[in-house]
Amino acid sequence: MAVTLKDLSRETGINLCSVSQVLNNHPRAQSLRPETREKILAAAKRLGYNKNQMAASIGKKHSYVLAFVHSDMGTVEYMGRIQNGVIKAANARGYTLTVHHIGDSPEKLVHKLLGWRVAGVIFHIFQLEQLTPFVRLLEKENIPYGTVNLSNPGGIGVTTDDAAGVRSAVRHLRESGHKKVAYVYADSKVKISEIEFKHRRFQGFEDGVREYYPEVKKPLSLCFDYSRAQDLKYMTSILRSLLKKNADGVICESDALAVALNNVAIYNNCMVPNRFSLIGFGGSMISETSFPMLSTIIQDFEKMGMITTDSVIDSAEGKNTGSAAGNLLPVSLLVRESVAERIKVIRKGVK
Amino acid sequence: MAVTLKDLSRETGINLCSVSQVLNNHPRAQSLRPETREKILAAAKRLGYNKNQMAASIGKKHSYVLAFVHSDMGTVEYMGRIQNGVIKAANARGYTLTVHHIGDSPEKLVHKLLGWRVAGVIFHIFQLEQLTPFVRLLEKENIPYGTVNLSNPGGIGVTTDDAAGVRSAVRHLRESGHKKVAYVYADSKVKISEIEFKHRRFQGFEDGVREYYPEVKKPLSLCFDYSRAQDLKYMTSILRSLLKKNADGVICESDALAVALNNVAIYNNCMVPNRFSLIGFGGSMISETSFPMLSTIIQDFEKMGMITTDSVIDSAEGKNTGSAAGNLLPVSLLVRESVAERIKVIRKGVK
DNA sequence: CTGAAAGCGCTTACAG
DNA sequence: CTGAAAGCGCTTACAG
Repeated sequence: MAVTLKDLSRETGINLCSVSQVLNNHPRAQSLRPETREKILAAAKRLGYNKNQMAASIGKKHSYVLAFVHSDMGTVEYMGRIQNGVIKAANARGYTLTVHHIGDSPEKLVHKLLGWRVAGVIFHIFQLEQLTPFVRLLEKENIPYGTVNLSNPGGIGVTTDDAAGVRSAVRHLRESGHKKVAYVYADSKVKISEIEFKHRRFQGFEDGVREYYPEVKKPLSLCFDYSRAQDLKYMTSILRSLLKKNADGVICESDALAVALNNVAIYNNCMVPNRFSLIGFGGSMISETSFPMLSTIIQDFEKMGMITTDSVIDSAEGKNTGSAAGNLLPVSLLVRESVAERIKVIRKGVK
Repeated sequence: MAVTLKDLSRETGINLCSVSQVLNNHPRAQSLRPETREKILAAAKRLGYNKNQMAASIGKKHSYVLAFVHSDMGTVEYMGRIQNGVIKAANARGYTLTVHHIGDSPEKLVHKLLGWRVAGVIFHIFQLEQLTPFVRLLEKENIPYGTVNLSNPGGIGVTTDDAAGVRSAVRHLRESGHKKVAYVYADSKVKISEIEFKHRRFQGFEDGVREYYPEVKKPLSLCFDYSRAQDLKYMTSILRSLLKKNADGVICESDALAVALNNVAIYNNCMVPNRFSLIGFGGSMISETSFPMLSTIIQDFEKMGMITTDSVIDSAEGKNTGSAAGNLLPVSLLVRESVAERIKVIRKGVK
């Protein structure tokens, strides 16, 4: 059906391997006469030649296919942004991306990946232990892999510096005159230390309070059950306890929590940021559509995907710079209407 | 590196082609002695054999790879759900999915797809014209393709029955005692007829009003510039004009519009659904996180992806049932707090 | 500087 | 019922 190297060879009367070399821009093609090269290129164009990538991969013993392994998408939107980055980096370097759900059977999946002789794999998972079924076989076959949005000590794994993000939020609250800050996080039935980002963010809060509110002995944090976020009574009790403790600046572990809190505040006629300012985490769409617009800490998910992918490719191609091992991307605080300026603080010093 | 058929053949002392047939469950493998078969299977397991899919595709002249072509993800979350469906259907039938951005250069992309000898391609695009750079080459090579969330007259293309969804929303508003319904849509600088779903939804509204509000001469609809959704003054003027016209039931073209409208209503101290009920479209996450919870029309995006993919595979494998040509999946109205029960309507008749 | 050959890992028609 | 051979479309080491 499709036109092959053999067709081009027959059509031009030039040896098949010369044709291959010209089409691949192989250095040795330079030694051919220019008109020979042009003849080949012209024929390829005319007949609409498309190199068969599978055959090429087999001949080359290198597959130019990458695998992106993740769980179901469509609920947490940032997964899409991560995938954008992965696709872009893969394309930029001539790779094709295959996608796979980790769900059903990791054992079967790893076989499928090996079957495609993938050059590398990028994992978007939540806990490092999910890698277990993969590592042995991947390492045995010398296939590099990396995690995105999750650090991977000793290996490739890039995520954002969430702790620094929360610290900067605490700092902003202090500098805009907030008297008492609180941190709200969700209990998702796993210990906070088990999910990396939960851990990091919480840590960032405690460190931030220590640094910017040195007079505070015990940082105020509050945990609630996110599965009851639609339970008005329950949520109202959460709100009450924040107000009772006079928190006037609240940082939430995620935008979703912040929005839930904002909603119950609206219902109780306590518009943010009148009684308290509110800051979420993630820069998600819901932070834009909430009212008032939610301040949030922005993560560059696309870049995360790109850097991980680039590192995996580097490793696959033997250019092991190792630079991305333990990469932490910066985040930035986006202040919007949900944060009030409580007291003008004039900072001293020049500049 | 990886173990090959040749290795297995050497290890077991059995002819390479018999090994291949046993491993593929080829009918002819049945004629081999059971112990021979077991010997092969055991060796494959012991050595950790993984068939090289590329080599297999080349031998078979059929590639078991599908392509999913879409634009950037991460803003409209339902794209992720569509992709879930596509992956699932592909996996279920033994295919591997590659993903591609349509963005940069359709011409280059189609060459890449042909290079991989994809068995079929699934497009998630917004307008049928975006297919133009692809159809000729795809059809020439006899590669089937389909569109998801967009109908494709004469070909494979599945979407939801949005018109029926809006009609049912109008009906619900009537039956719950709303006196005057309005439809709100966004001007995105393209004519409404150019984006299929915009067209269908609008049509559904007009048909619904004709059917359930036969006394209404001219259905009330209102168009606003979504790029100004954060402009409070502008949005307030939209709200005012709805109120002035006494609309007590508002259906929006999308959840995003509905949320924007809801926000400006909150700001103006006009809590939905007191003055007017509100219904969005899409069943998106923001419909859950808005306050009050937004009623919406739910689309099954995952199923959309699955059906399209299944049809494309059918076509690729020659089982051309053609059943999915012009497929319209049902949608369902999800009534939540944003819709009030204005008057109890007792329906007559039995059952 | 160029051509004929062997090889990649599989599948499948073709003999015995 | 089984084995030796040719073929898929490429790449690359090896002779002239």
